[in-house]
Amino acid sequence: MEPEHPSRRGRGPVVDRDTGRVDAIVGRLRDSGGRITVARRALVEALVGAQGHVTADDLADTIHARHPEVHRSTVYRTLDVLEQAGVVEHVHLGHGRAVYHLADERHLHLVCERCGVVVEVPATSVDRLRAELSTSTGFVIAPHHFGLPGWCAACAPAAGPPTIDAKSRPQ
Amino acid sequence: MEPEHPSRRGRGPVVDRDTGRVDAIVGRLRDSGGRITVARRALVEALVGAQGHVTADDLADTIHARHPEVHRSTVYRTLDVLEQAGVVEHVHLGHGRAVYHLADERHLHLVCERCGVVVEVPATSVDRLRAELSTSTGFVIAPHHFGLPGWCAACAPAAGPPTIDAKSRPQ
DNA sequence: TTAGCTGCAAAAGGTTTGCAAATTA
DNA sequence: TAATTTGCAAACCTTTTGCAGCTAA
Repeated sequence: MEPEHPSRRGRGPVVDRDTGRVDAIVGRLRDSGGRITVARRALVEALVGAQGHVTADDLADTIHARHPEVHRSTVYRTLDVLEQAGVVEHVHLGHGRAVYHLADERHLHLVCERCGVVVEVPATSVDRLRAELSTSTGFVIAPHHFGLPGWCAACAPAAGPPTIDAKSRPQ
Repeated sequence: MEPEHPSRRGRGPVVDRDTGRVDAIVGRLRDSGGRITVARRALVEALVGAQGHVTADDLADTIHARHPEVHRSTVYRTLDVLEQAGVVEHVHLGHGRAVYHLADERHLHLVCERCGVVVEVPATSVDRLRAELSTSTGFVIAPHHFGLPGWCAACAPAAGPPTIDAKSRPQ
């Protein structure tokens, strides 16, 4: 699994910290008037335990390992609730696939249209572009909500002119 | 800059020029080995006559006015052919809706997540960001393929923290 | 003639919804 | 108890696909 992060060295098992995060999120949910159910706690645990981008289906699969009765629709509804509460965000990586992550892990997603790899960059990368567009048009972009398509370092040389559609992917 | 900005489309008598554009595109289709059918010519006419962003369904509706037998699937298939030929491009404006436009009108689409308005800006707006990301990560973004979400000048003041989901849009 | 297109019907894929029953506070 | 959540099934929406018949070149 994940190598132990330096800043965490000697601070005990990961599970403890995760439990704290789960409790914090569950607490926010309760404070906002929501009820805490088995399905909701399981979803929060799955979210906290997830590495990087997970689809609603990924989360449902994780939950099903211990709670087979939890339905996909409940996952979607609870993700929606968590999003309203500001705990979770979703990102559309392209052509229908949406992924979810905790709101405190915001970043931009560069999605290769050729090989599908996702590269994360700091959300601050677009600060200047945002300022320019805001000045010129009044529009304030918030591109964390969708992946930015393009070509990764490996695919860019072979990609040719920028008109390639994701449909014509992996030869 | 171009002498004739796309935003002037539809102002004044443009039928003659449109016929020329239709013929040019049909010619490219023929030259690339494709056959010219009633459905294909009708689609090209609908595309050339369209104002701004049109969905496949919009195009099908336009075509149906004169050619009710043309099926949606044919529209999709022909759009695909035209895209392969470099004549057409599609853009995902968000949450499933894709819009099509002629490839010679490339621009970026800023999509307001609150009111849905689409603001067009020159594709060159992201040149600097592209260069920066290319240097730092090797990734070359091509964001014309997806809309850039955010808030328009009218909605930005009321939008609050950037966690609003397009689902909560008033439409 | 014959490869390429088309219409139709049906499927696909991800997400949403109506409802009665179960559960939380 | 009373209101919120849930599981299930079915609907939704846009897009894709299999196939047999049609048609442009």
